Amino acid sequence: MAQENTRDSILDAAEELMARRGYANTSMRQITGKAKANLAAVNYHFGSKEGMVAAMLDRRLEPLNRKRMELLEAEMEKARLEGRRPDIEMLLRALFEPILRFFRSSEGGGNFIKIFSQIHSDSDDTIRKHFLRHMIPVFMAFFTAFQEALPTLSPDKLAARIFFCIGSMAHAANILVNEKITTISSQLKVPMMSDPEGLMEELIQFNVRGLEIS
Amino acid sequence: MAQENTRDSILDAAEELMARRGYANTSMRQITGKAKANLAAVNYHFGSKEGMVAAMLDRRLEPLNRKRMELLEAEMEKARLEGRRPDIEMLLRALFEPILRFFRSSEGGGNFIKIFSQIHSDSDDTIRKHFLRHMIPVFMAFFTAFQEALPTLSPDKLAARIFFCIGSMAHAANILVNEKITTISSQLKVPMMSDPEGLMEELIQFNVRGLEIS
DNA sequence: GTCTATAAACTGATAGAC
DNA sequence: GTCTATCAGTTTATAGAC
Repeated sequence: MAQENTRDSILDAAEELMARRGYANTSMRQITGKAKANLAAVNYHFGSKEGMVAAMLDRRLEPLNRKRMELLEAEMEKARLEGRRPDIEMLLRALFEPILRFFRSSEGGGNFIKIFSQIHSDSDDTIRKHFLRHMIPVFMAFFTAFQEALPTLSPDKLAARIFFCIGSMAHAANILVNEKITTISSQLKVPMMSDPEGLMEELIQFNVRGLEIS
Repeated sequence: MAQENTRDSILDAAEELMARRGYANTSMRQITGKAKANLAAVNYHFGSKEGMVAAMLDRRLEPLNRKRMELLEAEMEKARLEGRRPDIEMLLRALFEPILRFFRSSEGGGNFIKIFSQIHSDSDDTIRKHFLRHMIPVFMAFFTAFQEALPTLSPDKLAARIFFCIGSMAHAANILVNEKITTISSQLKVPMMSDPEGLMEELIQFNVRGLEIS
C-alpha cells in the first residue's frame, strides 16, 4: 500500500471501508479521508461514486475471471484431446481456486473477498449491476462445461446445483474473512477452519459430491 | 395487507423496501410514505430506525426458528427412541423446510426471504447484529445434532460443511426471489427451477451428498 | 397516537482558483 | 491534478400542538 498514486489510494480505501459497511453506508468523505486525498479527487478520477465502484470492481474481477477462463479452457482442451468428458472436480477448481490468490496477497485482497462474498446476492443495484457485467459470460461458459460433464442431468437441475456451489463458496469466503476483520463469528463456540487452502479443499470435495449423480 | 394498524403497515413497508434496496439505502421517509403513515410514527412505535428493523426481524425469525427447533427436537427424540443416530436428511429438512412457509404466505413473505437470504453475510452491523442474536442458539443446537449424526467427522470440517449448506440455501433463496422481484437473473440464459418445493428438494439432496462421508 | 415544523448533520457533486 | 467553498438535497430524530 506504500507509495501509491491518488487513484489507487482511493480504490484501496474504498475497498476497505465498503468491505465493512457496504456501498450505501460508505461516504466519499470517509473514503477520501482514509486515502488522505481531497474529496473532489473522486469525481476528478472516476466521475462519480458509482464510477469509482466500477473501477474498484474492475481492478479485481478482470484478472480473477481471466484466470478462471484460462483454467476452464485448459481442462476443456485436455478432455477433448483425451477423448473424455470434462472432469467435475477440475471445473470446480477452475471456478474457485483463483479466489485463493486474494487471500494470499497482502494488499487489500481480504477486503475484496469480503465484498466479493456479498456481491453475489447484494441488494444494491449499483454494485450488483457492475458485478453481473463481469460474471454473466463466465457463468455461461461454466454452465456449458458442466453440461458436457453431466449430460444426463436436466439443465434446470444443473443450474440449481451450480447456484448451490456458488452460494456455498460465497458463504465460506465470507466466514473466513469475517474471522479476520470482525469478531462476529467468534460468537459461535465452534471450531473454525481458518486456513484458506484447507477450507478450499473441503469446499471442492463437498461440491463434487453434491454435483455428481444425475 | 389490508386493514392493518400503523405498526404493522410500517413493518410491511420496511420489509418490501429493504428487500430491494437494503437497510442503509432505505429511508424512514420512503417507508412511512409507502405505509401511508406519518414520519414521526416510526420513532413513536419503535424508538429509532434500528429499533424498527429489530422488530421487523423478530416478527419473522421468532416463528421460523421456533419451527426449526421443534422439528430438530422431534427427530432427535425419534432417533433416541429407535436407538439410532439422527438422520442427516431429517436434520437438513428441519433447518431448511420451515423457510418454505414464507414463499407460500401471500403477505410479504417473499420480501422477508430476500432480506433473509442476504442477511447471512450482510455488511451492515446494525442488521446482522439482530440476526445473529436469533441464529446463534439455533446454529449451536444443529451443530450438536450433526455431530451426533456424523461422529467420526472432525468438528472443524463439520462446521465448514454446515456453512456450505447454509450458503447454498441462502443463495438459492435469493435467486428464487430475485426471479420474482427483479429482472437480473433473467439476464442469464439458463433454465431456472422456479417452484420453491422442487428447488428445496434438490437443495436437500445436494447437501445430504455433500455432508455425508467422514 | 398522529400531526407539523424544525433541528442538526450528513450526502454527492461542482465551480473556479491555483 | 489538487484545493476550497459551496450548492442543493437528503438523512434521523425530536419538540410540542392537537
